[in-house]
Amino acid sequence: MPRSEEAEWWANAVYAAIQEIPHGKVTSYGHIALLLGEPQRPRQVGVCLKSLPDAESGAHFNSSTVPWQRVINSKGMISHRGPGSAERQAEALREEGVEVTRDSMGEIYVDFSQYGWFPKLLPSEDEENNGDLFVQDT
DNA sequence: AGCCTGACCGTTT
DNA sequence: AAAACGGCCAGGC
Repeated sequence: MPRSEEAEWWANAVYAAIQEIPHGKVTSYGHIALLLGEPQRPRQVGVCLKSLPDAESGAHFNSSTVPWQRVINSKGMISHRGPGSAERQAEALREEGVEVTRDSMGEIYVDFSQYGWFPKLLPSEDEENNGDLFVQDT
């Protein structure tokens, strides 16, 4: 029993939410937290992904049943955790038709206005965001 | 037991 | 524009 019951519930909720991201789209850690009604916990979304079981583990939620590659940070960037990790994620996204780009610093980005999936975001009046918003759920 | 880190993020200097 | 700051909490040591 490695985990508390509460943590177990949260992890399963996170994995199930990530499965809702459509093929060929991406969203942010923060938005997954928001969808689960816990807007203060984007960090724990990352924690769950870190411990996502391998495909061979036989667990119900694993790296082949949960599209982990579709979750990136709120700046549209693939977060780097270990050597080569961001590159592997970029490759997985390319395989499903998502275009990724590199900036001058070598960071890998996805264009949210093209590939973003943010069903709960409402239209903003903010001048900065004026125009580039993401439509509500299907 | 405590201390530190971190697949994060909005707000406030 | 950029950095600091809280909030969050599982896991490693």
